[in-house]
Amino acid sequence: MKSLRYKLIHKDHDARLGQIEINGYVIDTPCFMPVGTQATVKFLDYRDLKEINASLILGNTYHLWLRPGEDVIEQAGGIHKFMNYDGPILTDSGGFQVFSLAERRNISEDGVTFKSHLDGSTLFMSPEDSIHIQEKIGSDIAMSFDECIPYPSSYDYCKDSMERTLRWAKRGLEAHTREDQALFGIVQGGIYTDLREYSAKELVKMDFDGYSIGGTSVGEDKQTHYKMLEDALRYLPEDKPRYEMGIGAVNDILTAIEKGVDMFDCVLPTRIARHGTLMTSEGRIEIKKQMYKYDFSPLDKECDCECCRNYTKAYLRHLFRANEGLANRLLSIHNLRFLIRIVEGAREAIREDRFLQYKEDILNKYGFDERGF
RNA sequence: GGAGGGGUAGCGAAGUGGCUAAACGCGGCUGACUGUAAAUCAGCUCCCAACGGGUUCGGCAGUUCGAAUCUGCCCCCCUCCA
Repeated sequence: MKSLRYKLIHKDHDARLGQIEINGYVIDTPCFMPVGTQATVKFLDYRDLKEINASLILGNTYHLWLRPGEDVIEQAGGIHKFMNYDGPILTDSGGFQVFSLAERRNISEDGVTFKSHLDGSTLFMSPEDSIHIQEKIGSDIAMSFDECIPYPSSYDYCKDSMERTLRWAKRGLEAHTREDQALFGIVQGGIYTDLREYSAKELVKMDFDGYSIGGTSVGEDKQTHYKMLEDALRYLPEDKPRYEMGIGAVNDILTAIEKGVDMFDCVLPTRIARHGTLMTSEGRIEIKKQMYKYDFSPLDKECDCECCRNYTKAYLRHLFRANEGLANRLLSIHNLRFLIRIVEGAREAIREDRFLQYKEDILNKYGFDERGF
């Protein structure tokens, strides 16, 4: 529990420039974390991740538990060796699958029964199980097992669920033994201010290594989303990292940074890349469109990624339409690099006390719609 | 010259008297995507002034209340035998 050190370097209003040190890794924050659910950021390997200047990446407890199984990863010498990634790794607890696989699970006080999406078998995960699996996986930062609450949910449901998540957090904390692995608690409470407050305060009392804000961006409007974020952030300590889970739209990221969030992850950049949608400095591009058939310019003139340095839109369009795997790789590289570059710029701006201007400039210039991509 | 098989929407391919403007796949066009059951998913794809109408299943002519489906002739393609 003392493996993680957070250093707050500078504040520009509420935006924070900081550094996380863990197991010899140094992570500049704010940071964007690519998602690699199954011990791989889909289509990228360690060289690609280095090239885009990724630092933390995610793995997923539920998925790795089902396949290949945590024992395999443990015997491989941990997830870093298993996937050959020499950078910090964070694991999500399986709490998101309580939400995303809702139709195939059952929640009880003790934990969650899942009907495996792979073979239909019945599997049970308690908060202690989640922690033990994450310890075997060997991530640098683990998450408490929680329930990501759907939207909309009633006050009573949010309250019961949030309180159960708090009990699970405590159980997980007590079960956690690895000193070289940090453990974060996750604030829940739905859209309700008093529930978010209670959740945050109770977690802080338990003294986690960092705090996550969960259950946002699950269908609520932006205004509600940002309110939920503030309602949690208000009670979190300055000397610990804050992580808003599952956020990847540009406006969401910049807004969260403005409010004092340090870490983000999201499948959005990689997923939409695989589906042919790219975030660029000139707005959203759907690479499959006919208008790019003879467009021999790079995807984004301002981008320094491997894709933009070496290939044209016409070629990328061709690869995409021909269903060639290289399209998935190159486009994923671009979208990830795009977001990481924005966050790098944010760090610089905070250091120079001009973050608000930076945010405004980015949002004006890129011309994304209200979705933020 | 003889014997078989076949011609269905951009392509491939079902259908062999009404429930068929015609399954399904591909291709094409739209749209969605935020702690990854997602290289996925949804909608559209004969024509039109379209909650209705107009033309279709190689061509023409028939049978029938009704034909892509049955009959005749013609055109084209494939296989085998001479």
